[in-house]
Amino acid sequence: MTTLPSPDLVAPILGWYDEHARDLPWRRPSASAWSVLVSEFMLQQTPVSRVLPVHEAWLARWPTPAALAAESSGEAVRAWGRLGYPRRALRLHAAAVAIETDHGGVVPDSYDALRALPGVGDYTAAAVAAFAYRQRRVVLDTNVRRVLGRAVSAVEFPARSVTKAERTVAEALLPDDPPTAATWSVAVMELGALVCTADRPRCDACPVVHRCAWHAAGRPAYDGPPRPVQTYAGTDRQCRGRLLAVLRDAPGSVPKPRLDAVWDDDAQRERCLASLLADGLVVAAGAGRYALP
DNA sequence: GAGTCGTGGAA
DNA sequence: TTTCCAAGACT
Repeated sequence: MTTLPSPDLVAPILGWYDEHARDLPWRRPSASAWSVLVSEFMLQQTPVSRVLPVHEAWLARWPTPAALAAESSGEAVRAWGRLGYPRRALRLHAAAVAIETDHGGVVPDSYDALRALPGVGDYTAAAVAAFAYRQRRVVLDTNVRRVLGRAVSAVEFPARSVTKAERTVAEALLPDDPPTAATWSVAVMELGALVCTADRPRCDACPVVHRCAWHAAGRPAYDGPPRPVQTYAGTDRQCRGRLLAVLRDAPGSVPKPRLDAVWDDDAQRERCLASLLADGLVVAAGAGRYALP
């Protein structure tokens, strides 16, 4: 059963956004669709503050998809720096190639064409259609899901994956006018990022606190299935990160002993190197040397 | 559908 | 210091 959302949420949040929105490069009227697409890739699981400098350097070096497509994927991985999840760099490069090959170098404006690009899932396709092309799309990221979950359904945190009920609520709230819908989508996200945060939400600064079901219910604590805790120290992810950092920071190829030096567990290190090779993040350069692709 | 995939700042 | 997690995508 879906709780009917209150349309009275829309106007106050639009008003709040008009006053409190951050001035981010990819939000400026002069920002290209490519700038928006790059930002969405980088922002997947990565905070805005860390994305800003890398996004600026990326757009300065590769102002168009064609510019990036002309480079090796290894240069994309190198420029990605320490943003994390470097497969995103590989996918962004592949997306640039696809845009150049299949779309005449123009970032496509249709959800379906965007969704078909490497590394572009439902969220990113909807976000680019809305934010770069001002279309009316349901944009469901973790911020929007948290805001709507609280305001409409009185739950502190959303479920692990998007439910049909969430889509129904989001669609019902989405304004009919496409440009207004696009602004609404970014406004809800911004509210989630700045006010309706995961921990210590600033309800006193919320424009819809008096219409929030969660607040009205006394801000009940999360009561769902336990959310998996992500460990890092000693994991393959940390090992892969160490190995890739060596290659990122080297101008060319690197002899294997340089990789061996950064991780003690032989079996784990070999497994991680193999997985990096399988992912295409690392290539064998011959004579026992390795390099970025 | 649950697991996996990086990183570093904040509490 | 340790813990938590930030505009997801893919398998």
